[in-house]
Amino acid sequence: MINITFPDGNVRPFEAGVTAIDIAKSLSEGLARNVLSAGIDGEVWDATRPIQKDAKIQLYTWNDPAGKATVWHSSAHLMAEAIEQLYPGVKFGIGPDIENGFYYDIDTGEKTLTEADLTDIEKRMIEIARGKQTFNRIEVSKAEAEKYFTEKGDEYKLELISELTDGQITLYKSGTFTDLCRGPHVPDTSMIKAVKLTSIAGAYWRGDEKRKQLTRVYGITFTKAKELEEYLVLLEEAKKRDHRKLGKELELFTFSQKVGAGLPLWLPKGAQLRERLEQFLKKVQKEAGYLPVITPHIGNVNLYKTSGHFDKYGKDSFRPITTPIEGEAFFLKPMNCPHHCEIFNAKPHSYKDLPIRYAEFGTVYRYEQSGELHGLTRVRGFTQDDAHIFCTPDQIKTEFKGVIKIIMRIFKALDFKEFVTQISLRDPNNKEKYIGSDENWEKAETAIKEVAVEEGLEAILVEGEAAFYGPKMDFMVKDAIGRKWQLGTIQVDYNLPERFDLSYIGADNDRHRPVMIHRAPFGSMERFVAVLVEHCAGNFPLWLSPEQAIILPISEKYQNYAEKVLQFLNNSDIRALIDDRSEKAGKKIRDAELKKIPFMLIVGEREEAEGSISLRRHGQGDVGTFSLQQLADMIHEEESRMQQA
RNA sequence: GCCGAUGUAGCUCAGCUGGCCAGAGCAGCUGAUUUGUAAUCAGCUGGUCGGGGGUUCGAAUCCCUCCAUCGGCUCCA
Repeated sequence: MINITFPDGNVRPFEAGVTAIDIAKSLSEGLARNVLSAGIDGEVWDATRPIQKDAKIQLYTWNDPAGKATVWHSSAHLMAEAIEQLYPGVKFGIGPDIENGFYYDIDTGEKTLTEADLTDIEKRMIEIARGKQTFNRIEVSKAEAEKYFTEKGDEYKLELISELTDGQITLYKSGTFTDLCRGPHVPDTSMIKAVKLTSIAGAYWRGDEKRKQLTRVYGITFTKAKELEEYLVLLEEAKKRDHRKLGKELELFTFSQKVGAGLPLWLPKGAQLRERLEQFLKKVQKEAGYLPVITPHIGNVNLYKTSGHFDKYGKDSFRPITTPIEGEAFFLKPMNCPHHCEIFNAKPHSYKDLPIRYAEFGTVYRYEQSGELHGLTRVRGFTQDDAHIFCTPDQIKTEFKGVIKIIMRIFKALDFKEFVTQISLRDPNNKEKYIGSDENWEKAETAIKEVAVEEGLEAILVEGEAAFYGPKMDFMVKDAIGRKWQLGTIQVDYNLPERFDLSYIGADNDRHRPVMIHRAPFGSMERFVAVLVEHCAGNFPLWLSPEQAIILPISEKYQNYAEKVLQFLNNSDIRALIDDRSEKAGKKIRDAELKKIPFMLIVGEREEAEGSISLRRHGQGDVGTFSLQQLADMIHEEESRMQQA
């Protein structure tokens, strides 16, 4: 007999060789039907794998991430089996589960898979799944594994095997398909009820662009048909929120082939929105002691040689601009910090001056590979809400707190309710790849960790994720439909002060090296606006909305009154317009709803008589009649509520 | 940059097994209508069918090439 410990601490004896399914059955038949895999002493096992010794058990169902992963991993096998049956002779790379489903990298040889083939594969997968195939775990020696895949002629699997340790190799056989695999898998394929192959793409073998490109097929599966439907609804919702689509519909920005790929053109409404964001941050930064600076869009190549960026990125940048006579080379600036370092260097500094905070909405240009461009989130010219804080090592902590305060204020003003903080630290086993003294790193990392605790941030610590020049703190927001976006960042930099030989005179009358902190609460205006659009689905907070109110006269007869209302609103600093087309109210309302204008003010005979408006709020419908003053107060109250600290 | 797909009016799309003058809806313009909480009616305007080259008597349609966009890969100071 062996002792099995349950998550609640209960211990019960079972026969040696018992499986997780057996154990689940002893609890309830229903549970047993839903068990997908099991955690055995912290390792994920097949629910059908015999347990030979005392162990802690955890049963995974669809509600556990590990359970889903088991289903998706099994689905990758299922898909491979289907593909192998349909297109014999294909070879397989790797086929893991991912955050939302799974993929398999396949060398399809002569055959080119296209989207049209996906339906056939899906059908075959469902057929196989219904066959209730089991996944049989086979422990093999390295030689046996090599023999199998040599005979099969799958060089990819052989390459994977060559890196494995003999004695730890397992194969899984399900139906006609045998795969090199660590497992675990679901008890049988009938648990996979719904299949959707989502896309097909090229992917380099082992992520190496010098190696062969395989065909990657992405898919997702579910244990209930209804879950697939829900998933498809979510995909639809994401499509509706796509900032590229909404950006066009709401006339925020556009691109022109003539201007160039990845170079966004901000349309009047988008520019207004962006300006409002900038003004908001400028105001907040002014209060926080930032000093605005302005630097040019190009810089001499020597600037980037000093900063080190030339060596690292020079080859992958836009080609330099040269002067006609002297032949001097200038680069479009890919970042603002080198310029800011030179501003710091423009005069000597005392420790009493620090911290110094230079802020600039600086437009930078980076050559992104053509396949990388994506709406406003990945562009070749963008504006960072950049600032560089020059301070002493002892001031890092306070400065971080100051920046966090700004970031929190922004999140609040834009209704980002959920976010996580990530602190990226250096790899403790590889300290030599980082610049800066051990003592300084220790100091900065400790300071950042303490700040997170003191500010009550839920921070994830990730070792080895720091840049070579310093540790950093990043903020990841969750948008309205649960997607994660990386936004604000705060980074400590020991490198640039060194390279630019920055210094200040300390109380001891000696020269000291300041620390530099890069920070951008929005990141870039382009990316931030994109995320904001997707988060609020184009329904911007009132204070940002390019058009806050639209006046809808019932007929031409009320045009004069509509203009009086407009004047009142303009005088009250409210952005409004009149829809004076000779359309029916229903049509005007429909169009205003589609344009996502927050307040619709309907004016007709009654309103004119009593000097009021009939208010309809976007997405809510009729909310009643208000006086003009009441309306203005309502709008102002809502605007300022979100922007407050 | 790589793999695959796509590119027709301002927008969304049809036509694309080569052959009447390239179509529709919305938007725009003109006129009628004077309207009460998500689409009033009629008429009109608008397109080098992404650019270039080729095959053909004839190309939006077939081929080549370049560009852009989309889904991924690689990259991201």
